[in-house]
Amino acid sequence: MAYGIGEVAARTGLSVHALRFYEREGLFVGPIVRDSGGRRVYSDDDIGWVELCARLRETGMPLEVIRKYADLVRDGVGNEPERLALLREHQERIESQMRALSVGLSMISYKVRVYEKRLAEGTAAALWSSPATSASDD
Amino acid sequence: MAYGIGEVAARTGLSVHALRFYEREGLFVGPIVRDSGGRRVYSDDDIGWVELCARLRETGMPLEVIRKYADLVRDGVGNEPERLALLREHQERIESQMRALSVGLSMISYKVRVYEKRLAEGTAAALWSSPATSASDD
DNA sequence: ATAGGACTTAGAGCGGGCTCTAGCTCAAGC
DNA sequence: GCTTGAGCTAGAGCCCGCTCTAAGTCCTAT
Repeated sequence: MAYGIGEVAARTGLSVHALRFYEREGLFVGPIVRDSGGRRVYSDDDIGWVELCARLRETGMPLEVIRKYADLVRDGVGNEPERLALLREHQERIESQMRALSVGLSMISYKVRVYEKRLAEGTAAALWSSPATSASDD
Repeated sequence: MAYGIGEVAARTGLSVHALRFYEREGLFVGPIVRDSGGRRVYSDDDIGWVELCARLRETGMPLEVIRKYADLVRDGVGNEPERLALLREHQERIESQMRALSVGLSMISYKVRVYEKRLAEGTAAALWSSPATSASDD
């Protein structure tokens, strides 16, 4: 199947601007086919690649690294070990991101519980004078 | 205890530049105390707050939102529901970030397995001619 | 007393990742 | 045949979050 840039944007969640930008930046493996009028025509494979790029970006891979990966794929068979290394590195970065997120999440969840408790008590305790507000009362 | 800006930077992982920047940006609840020479002197409470800010940033909270939260804390008692709402919103954003990361991670882990397999076979299969390289061979 | 190092300010600069603009071409529908 | 809408290019612009610079002050150690 063949798709126009607008369609691809709609399907992948990237903007048409971003798609053209990615292309200029060399993130695609092969050149995108053009129709008689010079418009980009994307194949299913292209969409697959765009979706991969989107996932890589979402997980924090810099454009430069995506480009490097695209370069490797473009160069063809023989550099699989390099591609694998690159992917594994990114795997690790994602894992450490997830650890950071879960540390942050528990900190915030703790605070949420504190506020919930304070509010539950506060509605009743407002009858008495509020206790000294500590500086760590955030 | 009292700490200089360099010490705080070392402890929190933020740069001294970032600490001054955060202060200018109004991310702190109260003014940072200065010594006779005009230098910043941080308390343990300040460090706690800086660490909170660092966790919020790490989990993707924009400076503007941290500022809003600081504003609420500064305004004191009475706006707990707003603070709670803000925290809960961020909680949800973190959770959806984590979902995105885990989607990306499984995609990448799948690719890693594919490459591992290909390499394991390839070392042996190199004896035969390599099969047609598909366009989705990335 | 002098050198070194940590600190101060205001403001400029930068890198990443888009995002938008201007001016144009093209294809399809009324 | 003319409007509308989608697409094209090259390049400028923007937002965020720092990061760095310049020029100066202050404390400490030798």
